[in-house]
Amino acid sequence: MAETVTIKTIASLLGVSPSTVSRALQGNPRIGLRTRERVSELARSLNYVSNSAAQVLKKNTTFTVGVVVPNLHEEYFSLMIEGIEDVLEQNGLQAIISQSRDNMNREKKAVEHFLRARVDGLLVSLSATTNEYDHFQNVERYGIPIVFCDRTPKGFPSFRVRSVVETGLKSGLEFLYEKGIRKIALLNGPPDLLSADERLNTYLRGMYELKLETSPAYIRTTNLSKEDTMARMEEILALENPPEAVIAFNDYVALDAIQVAKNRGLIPNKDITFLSFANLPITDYMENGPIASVEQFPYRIGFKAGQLLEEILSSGVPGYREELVYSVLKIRDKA
Amino acid sequence: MAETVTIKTIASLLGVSPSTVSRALQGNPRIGLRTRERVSELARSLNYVSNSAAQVLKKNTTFTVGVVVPNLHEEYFSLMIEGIEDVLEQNGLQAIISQSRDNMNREKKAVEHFLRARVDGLLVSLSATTNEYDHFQNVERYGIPIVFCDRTPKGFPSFRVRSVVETGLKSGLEFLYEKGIRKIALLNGPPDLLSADERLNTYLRGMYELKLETSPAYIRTTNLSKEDTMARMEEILALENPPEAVIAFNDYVALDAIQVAKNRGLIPNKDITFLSFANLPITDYMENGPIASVEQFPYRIGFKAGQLLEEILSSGVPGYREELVYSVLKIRDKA
DNA sequence: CTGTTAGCGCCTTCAA
DNA sequence: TTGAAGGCGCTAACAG
Repeated sequence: MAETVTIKTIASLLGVSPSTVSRALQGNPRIGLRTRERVSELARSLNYVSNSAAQVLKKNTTFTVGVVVPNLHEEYFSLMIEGIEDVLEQNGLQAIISQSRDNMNREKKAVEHFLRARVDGLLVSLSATTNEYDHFQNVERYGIPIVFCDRTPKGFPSFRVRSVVETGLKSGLEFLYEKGIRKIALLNGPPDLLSADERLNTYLRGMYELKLETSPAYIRTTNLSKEDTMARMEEILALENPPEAVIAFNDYVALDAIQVAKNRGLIPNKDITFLSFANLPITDYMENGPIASVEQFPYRIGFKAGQLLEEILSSGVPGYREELVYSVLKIRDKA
Repeated sequence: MAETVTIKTIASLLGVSPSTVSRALQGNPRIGLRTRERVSELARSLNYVSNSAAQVLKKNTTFTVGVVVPNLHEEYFSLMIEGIEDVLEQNGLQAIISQSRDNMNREKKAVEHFLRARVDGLLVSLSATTNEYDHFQNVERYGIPIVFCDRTPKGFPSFRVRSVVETGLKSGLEFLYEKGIRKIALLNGPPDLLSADERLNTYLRGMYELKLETSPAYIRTTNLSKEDTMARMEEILALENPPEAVIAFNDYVALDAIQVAKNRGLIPNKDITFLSFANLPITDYMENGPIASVEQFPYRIGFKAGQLLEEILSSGVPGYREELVYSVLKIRDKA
């Protein structure tokens, strides 16, 4: 490697002081135009790149935001990330991303890394196995604000941007009802997730309002792994009184559940109807995707979360705030 | 925010010197056991987290590796990232991820950010629009090694881990041939990508060896956007002498192309056969996915790239090295 | 318009 | 076994 070039290098080469170089590089008008030009010229020709560690140490800010998501392969989260990136970029902030792979320990490691790196803020979508929040408390103690996106913590006061499932899911239940469907099961996500709670509560309330019966046997939870989802779906289909429709926690769960139905010789959305959450682009490619999905607008969630963080960083927000993104039912045209 | 706690805070609280605290925190055995315990206890109770900027400045190493991929929504790249993370983790390195969204300028920004942050190394999968490499040269000048993964640069000497397309694609051509298919088109990716070159060359050579004719009209390139892919596919189908099979650049291109065929009333893999690259898990959910895919083992590519980087960092590798991951044809059982 | 100085938080020789 | 001192690269008063 070429020996590292610092402002000192440039300074001595030009016979000026390091501070002059520093100022020139920042375009400080107090420095003579001629000097500024000479400095930036030399800097470029030496391929000088400032060492952010030094700047961070000095200025106590990184213009960097850490993003922790459960995984990167779900389109839901990559859309969320794009929303985040787009706002942050507008505000001169860099997003750096880490995935917890739905594992609390990885999440902790990622968060700690970002804390050590003293990011200006954190955007977090919780892992499915997270049941402690100490690692986040710690971050806030250091004055680093956190905004939770979509996968928000239970009973831990915080900034958050959530999807409201009620709107879309109610429409979904009504939609099924109008199709003459009465027996509706819920293949839910892990109880640790707030979003699973919401689905469950809305489902129960909705069923009640439609005067439909349900039973514990109709309510199952998967840990979101393909195997577990398939096992739970097998159980549902094995019931002596199987449901006519299944509401799946999200599109991935739906796809796995649908596969189970198909393996059993059932025709999806005919013998058994599927409704799901997320409405991801990939489902467009599915021949037998869910008949309808509750669109949650992940891009918008990310965008709003980024905006909120930006506001916190620039103007400060007194107390915690929650923002909501309302879901909407999307019926596939093939229905 | 609570005022920042540093080793000084701890030191004065304990009536020892900062250097003692520093050493104690590192578990330096030269410090008395009792002191070490008191220090780490207080550190924990104060939620002390070291400021990596200071450490970086001092030690000139970050134990962090930057990863830049074209996008996060393709399963291909998220699998690659998992491979990368798994090796790095084993070696005490943190991966931080950035996506270029197939845009060279974003790629440059990400790379520059990582350079400023003085990551220990960089793992890069090029954006589809990258046609200059200055930003990478610059990184290397700073002694930061780069390993390119899969999407590797053309005519820019570098460390790289590549997928070898020949093996799988040849089998693919033979597979089609044995099915009696003679007219085979190639719906390729952007010419800037080395992998597009390889597909083209192998296709041409394979067709020649099988004594099959092809023509410029059978060879199209898409910029990988859905719109462009569909337009190119329309052109292919509009030919007076349309092909019996289409080899698509990757699974996503295949899915878009298949949609065009279906829109035209063609039955995929019957009226027109599709073969593709990647063999992504999501294609399992497709009713009408490609009949066969060239599996490229992205996880393995990421893993090997991580290993190579680790080797460069720890022992140093003289000159550049290229490692290959051989592709294999996977035929779907429904075929 | 530019230089001097001090210090951000941490580590590490050197000294005790 | 511990402390004092200097410095990593950069910035920002404070002087001129």
